[in-house]
Amino acid sequence: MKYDFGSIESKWQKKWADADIFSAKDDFSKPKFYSLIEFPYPSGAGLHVGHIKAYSGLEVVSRKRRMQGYNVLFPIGFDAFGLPTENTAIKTGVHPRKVTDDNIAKFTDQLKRVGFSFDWNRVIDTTDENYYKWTQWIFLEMFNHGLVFRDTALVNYCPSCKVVLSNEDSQGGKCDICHSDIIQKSKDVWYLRITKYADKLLEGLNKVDYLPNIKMQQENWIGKSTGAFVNFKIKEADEELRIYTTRPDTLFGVTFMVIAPEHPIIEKYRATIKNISELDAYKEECAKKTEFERTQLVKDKTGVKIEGLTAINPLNNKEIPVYISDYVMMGYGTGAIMAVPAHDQRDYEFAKKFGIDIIQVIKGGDISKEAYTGDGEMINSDFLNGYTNKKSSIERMLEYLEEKGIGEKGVQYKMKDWAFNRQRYWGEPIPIVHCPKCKMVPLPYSELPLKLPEVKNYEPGEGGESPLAKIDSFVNCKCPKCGGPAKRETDTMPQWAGSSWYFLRYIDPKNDKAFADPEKLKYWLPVDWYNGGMEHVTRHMIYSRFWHKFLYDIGKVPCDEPYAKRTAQGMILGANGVKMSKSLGNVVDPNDVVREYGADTLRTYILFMGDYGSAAPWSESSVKGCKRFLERVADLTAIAKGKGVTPALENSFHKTIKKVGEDIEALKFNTAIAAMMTLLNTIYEHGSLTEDELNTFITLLCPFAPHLAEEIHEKLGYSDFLSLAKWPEYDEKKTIDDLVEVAVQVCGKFRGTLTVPADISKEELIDAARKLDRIRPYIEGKTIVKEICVPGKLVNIVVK
RNA sequence: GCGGAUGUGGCGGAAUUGGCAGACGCGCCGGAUUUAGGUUCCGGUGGGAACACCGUGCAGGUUCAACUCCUGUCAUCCGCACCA
Repeated sequence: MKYDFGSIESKWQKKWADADIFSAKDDFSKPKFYSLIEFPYPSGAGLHVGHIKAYSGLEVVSRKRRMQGYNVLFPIGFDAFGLPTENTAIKTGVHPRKVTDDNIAKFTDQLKRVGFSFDWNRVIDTTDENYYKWTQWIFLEMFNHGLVFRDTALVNYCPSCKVVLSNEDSQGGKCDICHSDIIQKSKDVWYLRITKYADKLLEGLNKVDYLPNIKMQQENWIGKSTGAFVNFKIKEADEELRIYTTRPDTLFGVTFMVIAPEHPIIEKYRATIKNISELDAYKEECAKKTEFERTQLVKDKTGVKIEGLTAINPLNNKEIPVYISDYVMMGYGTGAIMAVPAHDQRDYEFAKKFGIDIIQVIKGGDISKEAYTGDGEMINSDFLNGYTNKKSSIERMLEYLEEKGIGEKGVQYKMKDWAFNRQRYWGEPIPIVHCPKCKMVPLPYSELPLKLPEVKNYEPGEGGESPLAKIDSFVNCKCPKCGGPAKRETDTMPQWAGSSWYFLRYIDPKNDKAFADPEKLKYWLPVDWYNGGMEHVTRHMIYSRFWHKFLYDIGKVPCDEPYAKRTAQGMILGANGVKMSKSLGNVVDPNDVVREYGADTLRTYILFMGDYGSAAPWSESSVKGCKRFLERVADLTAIAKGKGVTPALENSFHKTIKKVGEDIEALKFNTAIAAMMTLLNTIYEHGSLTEDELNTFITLLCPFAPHLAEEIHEKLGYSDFLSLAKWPEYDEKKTIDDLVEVAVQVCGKFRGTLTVPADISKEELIDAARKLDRIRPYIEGKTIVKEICVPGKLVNIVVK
């Protein structure tokens, strides 16, 4: 058969669409399978081969499950709010709505050309007001449940663009847009209290099936640590300095304390502090440091001693000096630490530089060279002296602290509350009103969606205000509570908002009474399998698990974890082995590949390139190899004759059915395809096969190269869709060879092979091995010490 | 610095519980078809003159047997970055 992929592919794409065969039915009697891929951001650059890889994995799994009789939900949508679209709008003057719609149309067309079996009836767009209505609704629920608060914080601000930037947009301390230096600016920030869910997010990991490295990254991101809060009295005032430590056992080794430059105690005791101007100068210096400098100067500790505030060690009433230094940050713990230079390297470096005492309290290491962080016998520690185990000395110390009321057990997380506003146009408006009398007032649910107003230009306002702040008709409103004049919040939500619950909307995308119908949620949730990139396993996944857990707590979803299973695909690199980028000119456009080789070849190649989870470079000649494979499959039509089973091929078929099925479930697509290639080679060696066997072959191939498979299926005289046909089954007995080749070793060295019946006894096998011409010279005249026999694998004769 | 991974032919990569290292594909070499190139088909392809021997980053170890397990070490990639 001539492999005219162009016409074959458009023909079957049309047939599938006309018959609407991939839409999920809300038929609760069938077993369901909800497979989810990360919906794309519809950028102007169009689809990337990376998208194809990200979707092809679960595409194959979904197609197989469908053929196995599952009710499959494999949806697609667009995460369309975001900065690039807004920047395009600023540059070109084209409305972001139009830019978004154009890009979505382009993506849709490209995705359809690849032949993905998405359910196109459930497409969602996060910028659609019928979608963001519910994003706002969830925000209000959180607000009304006390999970939203407002605080001032330092943000990255570009004085040239007059824009507040996210950390991602200000890497290296430079503005991503104009490359000028970023400064830190104090601003009102909306926060979501995600830290309240830190423990739940951590515990939830015990009951989900995520790849181990994904779990690990989430654990690290949450960053739970246990330790103690301890209060140190200040000599000169009626004040306590509260610190957090994971090593309360070393409290007797404290020789100084350090507080963050922004610590409020400095402002409170300006009058008491003798060297306040020196401290102010240091603070200013720190504020000027860009993030880049801060991270670069890790080794060199700076700081200033506070004259006029002295701390007292609550255990032995020793007076200890207090310093400010930017190696302590306000954002973690209490912004103040007790420094134990003998047993903490950072404190050690600081003490060396400032000539502060170092008191060893744990035996071990060489304190003259560096801090000792290991375990050992406690010394110089009063009631802890003689303890040899870190855990028990910590426990004893905690007991003591609580008994005396000077401290208590505590827990800290690296994870911070989620800064939830952006000074941008193209995002969900935050549905809050600022009333002079009633303060922050949530919009009533009946007023949702709070739509984005029309603006003339999308440039941010003076001082980094949102473009919405310029629209008086939007800003000025009545307070929903007291009816008095009020002003709307003009910031919008971050891009992460829409993607934090999209998997719920797919379940019931057109519902206007609720974000989704509870019965449907009950049937479809949780997502059975979620695949995406490693770059999203921390932020996006943590955020969405948080939202889901919140919705569970208020009774809106039936399960407390959204994703039962999570895997990740590796990147596709350029042909030169580095990340694809426009500037390097190594970007591969999937359109070009589809045009030149066909969608089936593209899909097959991307899954054949290597291990699905690892990065692999693009290779044009390997693409051709996959095309050749499909052409050779098409040519099978010429040698397929008759019905039934070819005895010489039966075993190979059963083995391949088994292997392909198992490999798909394990995301080992490369070896699944290799197995089909091997079978193809076997068929050509044999010279013929039956039409039934050809149909079985293309059924296995269907998830990978569905267009060609359907075409051959039709050529064989079938009128149904192969995509909906039954997945082939294998007979375990028929996967076993009658004859097996066994390796024969002498003293562990491979010396030859032996072909024997699979069910041969050990004795017979060893006997046959000894008699081999290739073996005899090695064992003649020697004493046989040991004979090892692994049935079906090898015989090893050990001689002396 | 911490955490996680990964090192296998010329290349991408295979290898169940430790059991014939290099499946499958690319590339390359030779041959056939072709006026020629391309395509297609057949054969070969870790190194090595070799049925010896050597080969899975490097150095050791355990074992009848190690890509696989253990100890040390080097390199690369990714994530977090002064987290007290």
